[in-house]
Amino acid sequence: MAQPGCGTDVSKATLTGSLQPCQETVGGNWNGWIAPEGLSPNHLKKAKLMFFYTRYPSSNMLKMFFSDVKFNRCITSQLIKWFSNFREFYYIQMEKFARQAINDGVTGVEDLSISRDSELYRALNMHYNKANDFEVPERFLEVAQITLREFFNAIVAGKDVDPSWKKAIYKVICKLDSEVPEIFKSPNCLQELLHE
DNA sequence: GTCAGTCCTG
DNA sequence: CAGGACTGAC
Repeated sequence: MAQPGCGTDVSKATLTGSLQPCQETVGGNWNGWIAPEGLSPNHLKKAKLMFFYTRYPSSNMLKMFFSDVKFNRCITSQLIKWFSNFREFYYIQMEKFARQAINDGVTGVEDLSISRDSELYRALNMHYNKANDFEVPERFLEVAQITLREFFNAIVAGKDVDPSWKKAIYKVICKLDSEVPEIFKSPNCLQELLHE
């Protein structure tokens, strides 16, 4: 049909060699062993819990709260990446539930609230706090509800026709970050947080 | 050129 | 969640 095959050969030569294998020069390389020293599963767990407070942590903030890790470009980008992935999941859930509500006949945001027994809450909690051994801060519920309503209104208003309609929502949500409790700065915060 | 961020894949 | 491609600001 319409495949002239003559106007789409622009790409394929963008290997600018700007890729960095992230092989930080390991100074202390005794007897040939290179200590990986990456982020541990606990760091991931901690990051997820932090997400309940901050959706958009700055790299500086991350360095403060993960003082026990030696930051290099890889670690930094990996942590940034984690939060980016966290946000993706978060927003995908929000959109999903907002659309579901609309399909279910909900007409106003007044009928969209998020409590600890909401399906949406359970989905989020399952993702960031799977073991359910952390008490999710109330503020997170509020932010989640605001986000859900933001999506709901945007969709109802037909904003989603614009390819970048979510940007406006992100702009709103990024301002709702809370202060992360000082305890999170402790390398052993998990034990302390989950002990209570 | 780098780097933080996103998109979208797997 | 990690990879890879890509964008945008520095």
